Amino acid sequence: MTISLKELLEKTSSYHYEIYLASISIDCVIFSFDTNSLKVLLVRLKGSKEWALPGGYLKKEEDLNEGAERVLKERTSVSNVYLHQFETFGEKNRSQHFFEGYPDDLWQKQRYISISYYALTNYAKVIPKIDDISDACKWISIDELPALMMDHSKILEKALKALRRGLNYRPIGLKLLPEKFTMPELQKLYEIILDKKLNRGNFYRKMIKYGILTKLKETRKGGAHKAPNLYTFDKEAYTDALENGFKEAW
Amino acid sequence: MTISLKELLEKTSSYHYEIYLASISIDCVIFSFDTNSLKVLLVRLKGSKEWALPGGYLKKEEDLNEGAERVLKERTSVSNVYLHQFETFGEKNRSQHFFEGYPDDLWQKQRYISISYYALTNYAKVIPKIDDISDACKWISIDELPALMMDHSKILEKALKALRRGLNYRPIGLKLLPEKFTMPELQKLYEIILDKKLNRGNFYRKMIKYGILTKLKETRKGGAHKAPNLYTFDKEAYTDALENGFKEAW
DNA sequence: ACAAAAGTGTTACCCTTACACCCATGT
DNA sequence: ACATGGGTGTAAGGGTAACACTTTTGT
Repeated sequence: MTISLKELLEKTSSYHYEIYLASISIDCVIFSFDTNSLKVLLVRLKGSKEWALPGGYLKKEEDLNEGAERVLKERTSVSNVYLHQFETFGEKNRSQHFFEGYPDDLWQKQRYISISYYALTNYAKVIPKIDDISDACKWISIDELPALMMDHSKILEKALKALRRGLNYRPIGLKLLPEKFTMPELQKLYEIILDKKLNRGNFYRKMIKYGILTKLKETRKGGAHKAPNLYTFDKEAYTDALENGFKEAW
Repeated sequence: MTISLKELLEKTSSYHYEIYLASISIDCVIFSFDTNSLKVLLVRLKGSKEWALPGGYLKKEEDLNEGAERVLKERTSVSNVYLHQFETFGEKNRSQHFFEGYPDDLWQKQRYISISYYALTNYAKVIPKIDDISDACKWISIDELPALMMDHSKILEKALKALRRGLNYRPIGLKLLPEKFTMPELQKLYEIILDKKLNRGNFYRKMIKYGILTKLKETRKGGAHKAPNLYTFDKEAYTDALENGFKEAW
């Protein structure tokens, strides 16, 4: 017989008081890209129907960014992941419904603000990990999102907007695509993030002109049609280009 | 004889424990624009040589945005101000030097994260207010910045970058300029925020084409030369234009 | 044969940049 | 007269959008 969420929370409450800062939680919107769809890593807490963003608390002896990296690593087993803090959410009642019926001195029942990050990960390298308080943890496509607990839907929506706006300033292609990728894959990624179709020929020319791609002498075998060329990012040129953004309005 | 900062903090510590959330502070970078220079409202704590960003703590019974509005109002006496949360700072040692020599159970000596906002205010409408813990509170031009305490210089720098990046997405001109302003004033504001000279004729044409300005039948009297035309923003057109940004890269 | 991939051409249009010119007007 | 403001002209260059054509290649 497995231990319930409520029992588990009550058992660990005093430990939490000891090592974590009160009132501060960290939530991560972990993105990846796989076969033409943008995915988000979601968890489901034991006994709950709703899904949630993977999150955690900030330790008393840890920088904020370290905390975000740790939360991420606990869920994905990968480190050195691109993380960007995009917003902090702090409505006073943002979690009040979820912990109804729990004892008032429970650590998790306090009021929390959520410092939210998005992470850009490589789909193939991440192994979603279930922890003690959840019974599911998996990639879900952003057009098949389930109901999320608390204000997590709002947080996810803001993350998507921040991702879109960051397309010209952050290494989004570099971090979401595998080491080697094809031009149609890159275009698809842009189309999904921007939520619109792009003209193929113009996209091709623009990308080439940015000078951030290195064309490989290999092709992607195994498809049903002509094997597409593979590219990698020229990391130096990419980061240089991002310094000022790919396009500035002024 | 006036009460020292240390005495004041010690006296109010227990009160703070009661009504504020621990670990969370709110700092505001309050901008305004006056006669060709961008200014920031800074305060100096009693007995300190360094200046600081106006800040405060989040009340247990208050939304995060309400807290930011309250902090702002305490310093400027104005409400309905444009506030934008741009980043949360949380290095574990960010305040450790400042409170050396203070008792360990002092409220203010705890570890804090700083949820930071920038505010866009009208210079003429703001009356800087000194409170009990400070002995100065005034507008300082961004090219005459003094040394700031803790990581406040870094916060201010990030605020400036966020301001610059937001120029095409946020009502920056609308909020920083007086109700009526001239074309040269508007251009100067853009030049200061972007930190570069802009061509006058092209700037004029571009602004007119945006369709966000209403030309008034008045001029700014009293100058040494030809009286310039006055304009106001067409608020509806302005907010409509901001919906998608003045210029999108994709 | 078919379908996807790759690369290029074309055209019209718009925007940006940089200068330059004219006029108006307050001191 | 002079300095500032207001408004427009213009030519070069570059980016965008939409479409179309060609060639290559794997099944």
